[in-house]
Amino acid sequence: MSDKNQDNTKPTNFIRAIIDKDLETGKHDYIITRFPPEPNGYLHIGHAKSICLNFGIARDYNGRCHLRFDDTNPMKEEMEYIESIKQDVKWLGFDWGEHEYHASDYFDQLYQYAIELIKKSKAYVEHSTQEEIRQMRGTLKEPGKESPYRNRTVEENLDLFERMRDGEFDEGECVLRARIDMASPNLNMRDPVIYRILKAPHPRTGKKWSIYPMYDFAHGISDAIEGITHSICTLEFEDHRPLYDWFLDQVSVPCHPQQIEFARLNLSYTLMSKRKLLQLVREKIVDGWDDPRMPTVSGLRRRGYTPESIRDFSDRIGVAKRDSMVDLALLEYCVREDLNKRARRYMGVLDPIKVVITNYPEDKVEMLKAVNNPEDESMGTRQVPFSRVIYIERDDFKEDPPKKFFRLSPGKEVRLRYAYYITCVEVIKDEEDNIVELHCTFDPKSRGGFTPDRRRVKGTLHWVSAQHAAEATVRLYEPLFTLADLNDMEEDKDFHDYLNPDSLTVLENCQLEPALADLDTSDRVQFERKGYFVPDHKEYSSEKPVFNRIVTLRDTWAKIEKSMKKGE
RNA sequence: UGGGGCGUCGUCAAGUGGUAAGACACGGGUUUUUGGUACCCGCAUACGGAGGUUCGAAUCCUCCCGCCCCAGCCA
Repeated sequence: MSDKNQDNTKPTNFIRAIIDKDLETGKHDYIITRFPPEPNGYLHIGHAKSICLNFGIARDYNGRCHLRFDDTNPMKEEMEYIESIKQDVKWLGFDWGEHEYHASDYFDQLYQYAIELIKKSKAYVEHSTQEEIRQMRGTLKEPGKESPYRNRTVEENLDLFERMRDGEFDEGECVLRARIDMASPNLNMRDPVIYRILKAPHPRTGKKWSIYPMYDFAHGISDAIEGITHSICTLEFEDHRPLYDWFLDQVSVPCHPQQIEFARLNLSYTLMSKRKLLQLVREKIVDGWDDPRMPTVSGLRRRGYTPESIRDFSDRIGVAKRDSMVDLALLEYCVREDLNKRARRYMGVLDPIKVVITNYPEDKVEMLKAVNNPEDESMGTRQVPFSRVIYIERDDFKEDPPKKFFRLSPGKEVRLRYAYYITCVEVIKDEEDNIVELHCTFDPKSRGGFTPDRRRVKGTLHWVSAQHAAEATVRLYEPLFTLADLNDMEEDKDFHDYLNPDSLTVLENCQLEPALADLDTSDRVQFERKGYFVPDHKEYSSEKPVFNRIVTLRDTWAKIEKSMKKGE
């Protein structure tokens, strides 16, 4: 391996390249990043990408990453969200240590910086209405017009701003604006509002303030106060960078962080806007923020995804500036890879059909040895009960087997995993021609799953002893939407038109290996041949086990079936 | 003919003038008591297009085309 590309494990991207250079040139010798959520919703996998990016950089460069709540809008923000965000970041495996901050911690300083701007004639109190301000802003093509209030004296502005703070004006009556350039081709520079009057109490500062800073003013200054070296945000803030820099140049802050923008995550079949996610919750299309179909961190957690797999996913998708749409299959690949190594194997029949082994003694019960994880011998073995009546999966039997079907069918022999070879001798049906039971015979010499004559048996089925089975509920999940690219909906349609009616399937009569009724809710397991499952942490109990399917196993047979159907 | 970005395989993504990494997906095969896993093979004469500079261009220049973002007292 003389290849320069041999190590793909370390993420490399344009942001790390910038940091490498800043370290080389001595611009910085310690790297500080930050993850700055607004506490107005739950974190989703797009945020996870940003968290992994910012905390990952801090970890790899021996720097640190701050958790800072961007809580400058008390109308939309709530304490509930702050707690969920902290829990999610921790669960993802990151630690901000002592460095938890809130933009609201800086309200006093921000206010002083605003005064500094006013004193430099770089800000003024605007008394025009919201509508008038919009009119004066101009359009994309036409320059804006200067406000009649733009040239108020410093003293007047100072007085007015103080009175804004003291609550003398009503909401909407006036705002503080930066005095930049109404003719700028960048609309963000046309005297942006930096303080507005909001009489709402703030979750953290209570009734202390009746004016609140806007994002553009608060964010950069907060970065500077904390000594952030690289302020990483998403692409839509690219146009704001000149403003970010302008504020930091005008005001006496301790340093001037560099804003760097990257493309946010888009995932196929997945909605990634906080607003629409909120809608799904409010309209009860899903069962809360942590519904296992949600792309929220709490949803993924309840679904059974591991933090390791999400971090791996983040590393694999990379970081760049072009708009992109990542294939859901990659996320699924990441969990499968993680769980394959770690999940214990069990047998669980999701859609049972009864099988009577006619030549097996009525009352006999045997304990058979099963391997817990073929990928990891140290995980040991277990004993599984076997008896005369068992369940197998309904679609593991076909009366008229298609080509290449090597599961059970009349007259055919298959292996029951870790148990015996059985041959189907009779199909029992009800009046409506539904198969209700199969009668099979077993070969006593095949105990454990192989015979002295070493004859080959192609199919191996999972099974559960009927008298020992634990009855359980299993929920199967599919994507919430039927459209891969939800940014590309037809005109006059919205996401409601693309809801997948099969996103949730609840199976009530599943028959599971008894050990499955006695798991810890953090145990993720594999049901052999079916997929990876996790006990639902809200509903699972030994009396009534409830499982969520995390992801299926790769299913080559399903692909063959599909292509055979196409070929017909 | 407002400004800011971006265009490399189906999807991500390296590449920074020296002759197109890697991953997922997909197709084929080997092993297999999970049609799982693992392993092997294949998969861009080609980098949005057209010109140009150069011995040599995905990388530099020119023009063109396409996509995304911005007119909140949201972040």
